[in-house]
Amino acid sequence: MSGRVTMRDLARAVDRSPMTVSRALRGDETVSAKTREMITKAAADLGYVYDSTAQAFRTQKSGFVAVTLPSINNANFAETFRGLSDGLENDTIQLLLGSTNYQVEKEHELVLQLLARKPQAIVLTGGHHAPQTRQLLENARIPVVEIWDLPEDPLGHVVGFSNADAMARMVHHLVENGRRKLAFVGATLGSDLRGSARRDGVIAAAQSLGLPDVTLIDAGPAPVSMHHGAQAITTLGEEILNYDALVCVSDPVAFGALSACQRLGFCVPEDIAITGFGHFDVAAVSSPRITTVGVHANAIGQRVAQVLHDIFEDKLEPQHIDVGSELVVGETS
Amino acid sequence: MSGRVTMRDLARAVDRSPMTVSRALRGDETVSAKTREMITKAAADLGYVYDSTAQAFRTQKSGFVAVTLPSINNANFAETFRGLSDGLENDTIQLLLGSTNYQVEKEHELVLQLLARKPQAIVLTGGHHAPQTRQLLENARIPVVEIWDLPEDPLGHVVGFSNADAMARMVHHLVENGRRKLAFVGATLGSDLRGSARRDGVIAAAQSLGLPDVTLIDAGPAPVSMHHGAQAITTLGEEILNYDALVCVSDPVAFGALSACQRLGFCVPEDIAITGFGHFDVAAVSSPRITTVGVHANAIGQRVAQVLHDIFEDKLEPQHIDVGSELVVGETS
DNA sequence: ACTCACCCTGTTATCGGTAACATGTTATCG
DNA sequence: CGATAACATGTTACCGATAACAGGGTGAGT
Repeated sequence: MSGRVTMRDLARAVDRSPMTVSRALRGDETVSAKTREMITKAAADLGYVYDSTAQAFRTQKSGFVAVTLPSINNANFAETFRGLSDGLENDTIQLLLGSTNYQVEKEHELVLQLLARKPQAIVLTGGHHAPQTRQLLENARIPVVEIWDLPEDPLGHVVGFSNADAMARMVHHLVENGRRKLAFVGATLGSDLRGSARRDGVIAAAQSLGLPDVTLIDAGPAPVSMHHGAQAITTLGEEILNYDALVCVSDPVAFGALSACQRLGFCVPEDIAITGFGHFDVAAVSSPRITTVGVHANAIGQRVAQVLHDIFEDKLEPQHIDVGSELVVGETS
Repeated sequence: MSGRVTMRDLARAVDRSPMTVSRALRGDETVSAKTREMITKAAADLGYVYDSTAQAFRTQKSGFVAVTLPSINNANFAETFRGLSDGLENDTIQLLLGSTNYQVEKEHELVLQLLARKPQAIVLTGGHHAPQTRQLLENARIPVVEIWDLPEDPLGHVVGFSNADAMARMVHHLVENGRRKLAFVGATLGSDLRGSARRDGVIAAAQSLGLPDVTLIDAGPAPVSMHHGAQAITTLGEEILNYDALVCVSDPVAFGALSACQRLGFCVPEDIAITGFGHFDVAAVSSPRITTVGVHANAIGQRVAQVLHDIFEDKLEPQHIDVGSELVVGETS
């Protein structure tokens, strides 16, 4: 015997056909108890290892679910992944993870690569995709779930929340606390589409409340880190005091901004308010605590797991789930 | 057009055989440039998606590399994953990721699950494994790479650094700056093995320098977060001033501790020094900046990618790579 | 013109399971 | 007792890509 042990070998050993072996190993009830026992024993004796690759090929069911994240180095996305992962634990599903680094072109390549593994569903973070990517996903004919956004023209299922609404609430909160001159600190225009939704939300809210135009502070290309936030504020220096609130695209940026303000000797929130987004640990632990938006990252993952579970049982109508978000008032506003 | 597009369809479209299409798509030089171009175009036009499952089946190579991380919600591990991912980009390798949540039992299950996919290699974060897990890995007869540690009895290749050495350097640094009464802030005993290596490193270094016994402050079960660090210090309150340095198991814990000290009105580093581990963003951005250990997380990933690359070309001897680490002095010591 | 080499492409068989359909054998019942 | 159902197993034909081997065509060298 040179090669590996296959079902054919087991079949020979117990004098049955490969088909019967296949059935036995998958727990098919129609195989007699005696035969099944013999086969189980033979498998152990011969050191047989089931070939799930062959199964995946033949049945055209990979047992994979593909997931794209803008970045895995982000506590919120990681948390969503974890929720999803935990939620699918007993579905014999393996998650295939890829990150797009916030680039649409990269997303296309990634989706192509992931689809090659014939996933049974694909979960995309974000609701903006290149036209060719949309085409690709439609051709693939597998369930698509878009998360962390509420896209206007969804490809399938959606589990997310409105970034714009969350920001509107934030602006209202700031106005209620006497702030009027807002600056938005975020990524360079066009480099972060979810960030854009937040920015547009701030601008729209400010307009509807009759505030002065919102100034945009460019902290660099996405993903914007703590460093970027700190850098942007440090560079502006005293100019920052032209505003009475810095609305940041995320908590890390807000923390960077807060830290920079402290180094510059400005008092937060007395001289200027600072707000973040995402309810990251750093926002709750920093001193002062940062006012932010809580986003239920883990819940998104869990809801997606539920949706997928339902899909695999019996196909259901496209779901459109809004998990919401909530203002978390800290000490910086 | 009923089913999905296969190589046969492309072959028909460009009037060539499936074999030629196969060669072209894999970049075989023997295919004429003109033919290759036609095929590429046809693939795009028809929306062809390569079937890696079929490839994996036919070639008996899964194209997978399995990776276990204690947690993906950790900037350093995420960074290692990214380095690995980037480094393997043009090897047509897909990474299979799983997280152990710092639990040995969970690691066993995870490894079992991952091995079922017949990965061509497996990368394990950490050098401590259950005996049965070791057995499993040996039986699998695939290359194993252990990372983020320098295990005494490695299963195969190693790409890591010495946690104990790094801590020894940290203790020396503290002593040089006049500190003697150290407390170590980390996870509950036994719940974090890499953390233990750090703790033991601190204790050993303190002993060899003739310092008083190091007090252990339990911040809770792994993974210990910023919250845990802050909580532990807040609980102790004034007692903290019995020590002149808090050596924390990680930067997030250190940041939590720093923040708690600030709230308690203690001055860092005047009243007490605080050090972290991992060179996370928060350590560099916080005010004051936290003294920490830089760990080359991304480099670990890249080196692993190189090792794997070499393994796939021509099997090589077990590699034992120490990527080192370095003291990063901030403003908290 | 003939041979040889090189370039490009085609043919065949197969990787290891399994869906769908077919068949033989043993209970069950009027 | 013959008919029919229930059960246990077998046959056939693939899933889609590719290794191995097999050409046909063109140009260079003699």
